[in-house]
Amino acid sequence: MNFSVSEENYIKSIYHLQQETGLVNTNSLAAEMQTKAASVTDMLKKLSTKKILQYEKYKGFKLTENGKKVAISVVRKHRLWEYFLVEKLGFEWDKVHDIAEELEHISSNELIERLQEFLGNPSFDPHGDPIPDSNGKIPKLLQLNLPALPVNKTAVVSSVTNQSPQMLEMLKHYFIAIGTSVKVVKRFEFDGSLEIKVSKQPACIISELIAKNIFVRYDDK
Amino acid sequence: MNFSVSEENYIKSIYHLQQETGLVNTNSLAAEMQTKAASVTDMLKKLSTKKILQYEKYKGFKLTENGKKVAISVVRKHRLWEYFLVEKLGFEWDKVHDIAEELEHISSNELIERLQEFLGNPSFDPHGDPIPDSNGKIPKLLQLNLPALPVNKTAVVSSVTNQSPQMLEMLKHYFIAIGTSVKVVKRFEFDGSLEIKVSKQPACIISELIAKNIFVRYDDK
DNA sequence: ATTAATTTTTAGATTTGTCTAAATTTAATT
DNA sequence: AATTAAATTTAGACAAATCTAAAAATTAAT
Repeated sequence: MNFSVSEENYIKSIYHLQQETGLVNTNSLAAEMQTKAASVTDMLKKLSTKKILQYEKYKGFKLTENGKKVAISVVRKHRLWEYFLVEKLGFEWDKVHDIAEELEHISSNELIERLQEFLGNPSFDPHGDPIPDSNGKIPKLLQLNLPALPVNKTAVVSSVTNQSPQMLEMLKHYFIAIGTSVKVVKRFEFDGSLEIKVSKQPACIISELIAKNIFVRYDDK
Repeated sequence: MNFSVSEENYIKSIYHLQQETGLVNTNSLAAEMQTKAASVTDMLKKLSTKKILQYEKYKGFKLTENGKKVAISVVRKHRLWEYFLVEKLGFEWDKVHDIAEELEHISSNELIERLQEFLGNPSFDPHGDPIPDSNGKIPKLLQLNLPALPVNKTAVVSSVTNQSPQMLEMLKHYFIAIGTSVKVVKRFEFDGSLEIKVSKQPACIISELIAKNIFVRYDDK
């Protein structure tokens, strides 16, 4: 079955929301999609007759198994395109979202299979999010909070919780960005601060507060 | 100014038609776009108020200078994506058109500039058609119609005018593709057919109709 | 130069996705 | 339990892009 750009966007947003809340309600979907509750209700009816949604009036809704498949395929396309934009075209990882929002609706399956192959079958996108495979299987994200990383094990920064300008300014100062390699050299009991080594930089010390906001991907082996 | 997918498709089709005929008329555009004349008229009015078209009721129409710029930018995107699909993703050159029809409407300018750079600033797409640069300048195509190629001079197939499935089927049968080397062995006065030699194939005879649809790049020296 | 044929445009309807404003249902509070 | 508040749905309207059928303009042909 084929879906319009608008339908795909609704399906994707419902998927993200239900990851956190189980059942999704009209207003939160309207907020997520920057539209009005009435528009959401209209679309819910449509997706419901298309067997994408389990939907009971006034009671909330969630995707059917089939709806989930559609959502995952859109997420897969989004993340593969983000990977392409960063790794092949040299975009900054924080500039690619809007372009990927458009590219994710290109319909050809063969295109996306070949793109995946061309990119070397990556498992994670530049934001550290897992890329579903062509069967919809989603790689397990082995994310650790930086303070939990064993000493002297190299890991890759995968996400940053607090993205305030103040935080980003500090990260820039330490040369920490998504995708950079880090290892913990020493943990100070006194205040929980960490001496870390960022690739191509001299060792430095960061506060526990900063460390707690940094998540890393760590390939245990 | 921003244009919808539908508007961009009309603009592009008008551009291609006016290359051949100067002024374009409603029915031929309707045929080209596989739609109805009434729908064309509706869109003509819209493009006219947007200053894309010089349009006089019942008298035909053509793009304004501004309209041409929009058309060329869409053509540029289409051809760069085709190049990407063939050279980077390994698609056959005769399978990429429909996918490029979708990709050409992705709006980001930075995307297309980076894509061009990534592809090595190509001048011709896999069908041998010229790729406009970011200023809209179109590389001169030094091509000859196959019947005009001097006998026994080797040339490279650069484009094929008629790209119907029937035509492509025949070309495949003769092992003729964009980029293959050919030379004319003999020209038959009787019906204009040509005996040709395709690289790594035994000589064969093709009809004038086929030959007229094949263009070659011929390095005279 | 009329008439016939063709081309083009208009008028009105349809589909998709959206909206506002009002009505309805559910939840919260006194 | 009754009332108020919040969330959700309905009713009706609108814009974009398309269509069919009919009218108007142009071109061709007798």
